[in-house]
Amino acid sequence: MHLNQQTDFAFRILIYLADHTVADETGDMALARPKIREIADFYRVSYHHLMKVANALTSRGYVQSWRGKNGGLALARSPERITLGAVARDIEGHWEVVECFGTDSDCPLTNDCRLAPILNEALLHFWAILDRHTLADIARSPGDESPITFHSDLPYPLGPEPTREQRKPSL
Amino acid sequence: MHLNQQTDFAFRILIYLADHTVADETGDMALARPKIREIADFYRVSYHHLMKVANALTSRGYVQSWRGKNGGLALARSPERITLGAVARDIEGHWEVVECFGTDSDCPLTNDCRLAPILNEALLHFWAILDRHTLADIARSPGDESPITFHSDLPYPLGPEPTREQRKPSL
DNA sequence: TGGTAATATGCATTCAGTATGCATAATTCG
DNA sequence: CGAATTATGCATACTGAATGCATATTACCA
Repeated sequence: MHLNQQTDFAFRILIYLADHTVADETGDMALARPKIREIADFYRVSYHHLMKVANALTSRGYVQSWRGKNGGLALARSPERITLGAVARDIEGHWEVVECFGTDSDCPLTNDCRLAPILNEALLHFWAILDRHTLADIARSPGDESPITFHSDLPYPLGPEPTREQRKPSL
Repeated sequence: MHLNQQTDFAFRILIYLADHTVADETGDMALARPKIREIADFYRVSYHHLMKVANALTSRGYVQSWRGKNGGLALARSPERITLGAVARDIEGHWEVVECFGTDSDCPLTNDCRLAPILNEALLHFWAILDRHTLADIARSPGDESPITFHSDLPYPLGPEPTREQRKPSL
């Protein structure tokens, strides 16, 4: 009963992009394409792992990417049009609570199971909440005055990958 | 985003007990203590694995057990007093969606994360549904006339443990 | 009191999914 | 052409779940 780390990464990438695509610290829009390296450093998570999630977000149409020099990522849609539930379902593989809804179950209760509908109902309520919110709800609002942490403000040097101990994924 | 097989087993054990503690096919109440062996055969799942779940249910106070000859299992409370949500949380180890609610997260967003409250809300709605139902809702009601499958009605001989291929857990 | 039936418990193994790392390709810019 | 950056595939490690086995414990009964 939990979302996996990839989904957590996906949300955090989207939040980062929403918060950093307006302008960077120089005011230069062309440079305001956060790089995977930069995002990974900010969250102190594995660069390679985060890249895979970024790829998934790209192929699913949530994120736009540019390769090569001055490459990077940006949101492919406005935050209002990115639903949290859709992202979670796209990144998570299976999202059903019970699999006995499928066709190949031989559980003797299948024909008269009163549990499955209840679990299903609970699940629908769960997803209904996530489907009711978009990235705009969790990203910084335009008028938000709280400080944004830019790349150059990071309180640690940009060195090699953090070790497993240094990293602490939060999901 | 799913419940594990142990939780599935737990629900099915409880359903079986609720359906079979009234009387067995001989009308003898003393024999109406389903055995783990019997339940495992009925659902065609691993005997040993199901025993562990039965033990968990026993130690959590949902089920009463007797060892030795004529031993077996029975509900320790009336079905109305067994809440589905409580069972699931007791059998599942961790049941939070996000773990960054904990104290040892160093996610830079922790202090101003707008995602966590939403996930939390979704989760609360999920559990609210399960907490609203009891075993009485999913077990056979007393007036239910539909046939009950007794041990002796099983359409297959009681042989050795089914192989992995024969078994198809439904959750 | 010994045998049998049943649950209880601990340990070892297998398995699957997730996470991680590495190598290399592909692309873009200058 | 070279550097920077994303894209992709493969191999490995890690973790938790699932499974199986051995043995202990308990209770009934002859």
